[in-house]
Amino acid sequence: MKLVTWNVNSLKVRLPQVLEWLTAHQPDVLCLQETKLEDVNFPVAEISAAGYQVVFCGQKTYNGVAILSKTPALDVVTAIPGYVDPQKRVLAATISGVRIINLYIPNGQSVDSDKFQYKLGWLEAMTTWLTDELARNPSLALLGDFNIAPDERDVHDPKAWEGQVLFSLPEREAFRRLVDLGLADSFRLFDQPEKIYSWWDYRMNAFRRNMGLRIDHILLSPALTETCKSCVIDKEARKAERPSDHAPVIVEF
DNA sequence: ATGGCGGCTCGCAGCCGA
Repeated sequence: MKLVTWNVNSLKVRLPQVLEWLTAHQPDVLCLQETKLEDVNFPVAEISAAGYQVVFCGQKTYNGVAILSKTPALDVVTAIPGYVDPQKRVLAATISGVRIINLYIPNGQSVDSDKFQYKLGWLEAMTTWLTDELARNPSLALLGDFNIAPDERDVHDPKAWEGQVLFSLPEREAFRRLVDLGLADSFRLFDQPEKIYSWWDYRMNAFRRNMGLRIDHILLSPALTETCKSCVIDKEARKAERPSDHAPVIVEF
């Protein structure tokens, strides 16, 4: 299976790029975040025409997630069970026997903000739910925009980012707790070049200067880790005209 | 780095993202 995560920062703006990317790369499953679309406005027809089925869960202006796939999405879940949250950040489905959990984890804004506490509480609730999902689904992929850089290699300037949101200790510990459930960061299963990131700020020529963070991840259960062949980040997509600030992450197993 | 970008909203400036 070729499985991809991509924060598109508005599917309305990025739809032509997504369709072009699908044609060029032909993934089995493409998980999107930050669609920023109410369900009634979701571009089902255009995606169907490209040969993909789609499930989605969105809202106006912020958040929103979707899963595009060549085969049907079964047992769809659109929220963390038992966790009250008006923000649409979760979409899970079983596709070709693989449990796919697509996340848009909260940004957190800054470590001293209420949004940071929301992020930590959200991560705790999601991790509890995941324990249950893992028990029932040996073949599981947890992927999306985590808004967490797991270690120094994932940050262009670790000294400057130390303690800042996206790279603070509580966030990295929350990420570690997911790994400790038996999940593998698929990107680190392989030798990778240095200074590979998945997000670059639109400002300050950050992309040209490669001032990025690796905050988009694909975590795999042991059964999928065993058969995982590759994990790469498609930096080319970030070079497009009017790009998303995130690049797609691609795993094959 | 904290501005500078870019997307959104019944906009014409401010919020949010990361």
